Amino acid sequence: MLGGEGESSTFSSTKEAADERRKSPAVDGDDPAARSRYTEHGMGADRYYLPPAVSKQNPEAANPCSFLPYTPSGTVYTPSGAGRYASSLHLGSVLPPAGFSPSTAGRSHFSSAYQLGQSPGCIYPPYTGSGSALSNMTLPTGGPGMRAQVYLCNRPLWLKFHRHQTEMIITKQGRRMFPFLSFNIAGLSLTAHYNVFVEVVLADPNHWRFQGGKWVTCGKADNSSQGNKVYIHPESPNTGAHWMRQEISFSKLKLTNNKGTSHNTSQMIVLQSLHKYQPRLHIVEVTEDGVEDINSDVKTQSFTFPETQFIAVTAYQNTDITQLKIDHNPFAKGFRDNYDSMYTAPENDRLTPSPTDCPRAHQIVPGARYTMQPLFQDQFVNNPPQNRFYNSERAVPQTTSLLSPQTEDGASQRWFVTSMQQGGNSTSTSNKLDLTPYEGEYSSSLLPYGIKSLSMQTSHALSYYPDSPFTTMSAGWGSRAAYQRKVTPSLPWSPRPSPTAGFPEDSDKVKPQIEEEVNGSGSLISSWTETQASALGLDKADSYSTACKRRRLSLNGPSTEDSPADIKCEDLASAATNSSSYSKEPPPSKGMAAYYSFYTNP
DNA sequence: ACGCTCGCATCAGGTGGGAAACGG
DNA sequence: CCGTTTCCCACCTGATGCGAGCGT
Repeated sequence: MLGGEGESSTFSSTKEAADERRKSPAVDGDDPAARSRYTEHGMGADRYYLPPAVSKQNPEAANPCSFLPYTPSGTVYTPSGAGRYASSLHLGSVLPPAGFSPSTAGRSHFSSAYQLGQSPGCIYPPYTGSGSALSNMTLPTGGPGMRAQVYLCNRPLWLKFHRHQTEMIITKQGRRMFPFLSFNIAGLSLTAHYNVFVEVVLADPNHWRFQGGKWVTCGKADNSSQGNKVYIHPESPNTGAHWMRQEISFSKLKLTNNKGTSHNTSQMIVLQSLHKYQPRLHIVEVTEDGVEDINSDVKTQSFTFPETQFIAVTAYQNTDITQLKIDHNPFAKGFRDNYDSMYTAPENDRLTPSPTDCPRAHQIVPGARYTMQPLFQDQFVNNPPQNRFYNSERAVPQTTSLLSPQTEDGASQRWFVTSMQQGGNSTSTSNKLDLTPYEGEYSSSLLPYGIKSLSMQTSHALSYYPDSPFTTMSAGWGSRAAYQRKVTPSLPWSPRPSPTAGFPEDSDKVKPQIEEEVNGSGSLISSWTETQASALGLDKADSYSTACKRRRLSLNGPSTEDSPADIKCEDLASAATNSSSYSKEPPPSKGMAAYYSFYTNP
């Protein structure tokens, strides 16, 4: 519980936090589950308290133009003529059973609010597959409203899948996403109420097919898909304080291809097989009743994480994806070849901590007894089986790899992409995410999921896990002391893995940046950008890629040793500076930022 | 006696594999 | 015929109920 205690002691002293907790409806009594969650294990809400003074975003700082070497690969296709927000028509059917205002007015407000932020035409330009997202961005000017910032908590895992083109199984009865969407949110008004929901939209206009070991387009997408495309977080509506003090998990979200499904519509999103989709997070400010707050300057904020793109399938096509799922999804442990060796190891050698080590896991879902720990654990912990030999004709050549290793290297990468603010002047071009920066890597490095030969150590998950920001969430999993110490107490995000805090090797330059932000006079964002720009030179990227390729060539670990490869790729740099990549000592948390995709609303 | 904690057993539900069924 | 979808299977996780043990 080292980490947890450290965090608690570090971040529980703010008086405002305590006051805010008392004010928060969620804690005040209308959310008993939440209350119990906050107090469980002595981890108070203040863990996530965001001091108002510090949480305010400097509009200029948030200007995406001021940073960003990172241009995401995400694009969202909006078929002309197709109502992007047809989903909003289903809002009524997807409203959570409780909590959300049952009033018709509320719903209509919600719907209208949702649509309000949409331009009548395409908010996203048609999929191009290239181009500069940044250069095409129309940036909303800074306004008085709060600009939310969203972190994708389990980004490393998403990246692993994304590298091979994530696939999500859809079934008639609905299949959960894995990895599932999990976010940290900052920058909300502590007392304002918000609805948080995920929408899944077509990512491009194509129908896809897995052929020759890779995904290729095959005709046009069927734009006429119907059915619910929105999943409202069950805890909606709730206060900004509520949303910001914990991870927002969408683990219960299910994907189905059953358009006629009438039950559980609130948990199901209807998709079409062999189409590529892009999940989007929406945060809508509402009144306490769940009605859109028309007085709010920022009504709807949307966040798109390109790495969460996936192709809906009814059966896995890419065996690398299958293996990743098996390796990381606890429910699929039965398919792991060396489950015994993995899970019967001595406690000290376990790749994953015991549930009791993860107090924060209990915060994730309401209900004192509900623990998502194992699931989350696997979302963030790399605990791949070793020595798996996976031989299949479906095994994908490296061409299916989408990301170069360095793009996963937390030490050399920063993600920061502005989100589309629907209430702002963000228009069709504002969210044009593209993969230009990634493109080169996508097409040239083709990195390999199969490279695992160097990562056969049993504890190799530790080399991955300790870097996970989620370790803060699962505080107490040990090995976080170093990171804890690096956290600046007054930093708004300190309770969570701070992107900057996660780069010890950059600590010297990062530190002033943090201070700058805390003082409200600088831009964390730009700092990241600068850091990123310098963090990974091309030659480094090349060598990195080469190293991975070399390993890929090793027949020692057929595509089978995927996860280790991931670890390797993500932590290679770490290993370089930390001779023992799987040391149980707190490794440099350089990869911290790698575990969060940090989006902000301009 | 009462309340709490812990461990065990049970069961619902989630997982990918594989074969069969379906459909263009 | 071939690609896709559906269904069933074995295996696993996680939630829950129950009883034993312990402290007050």
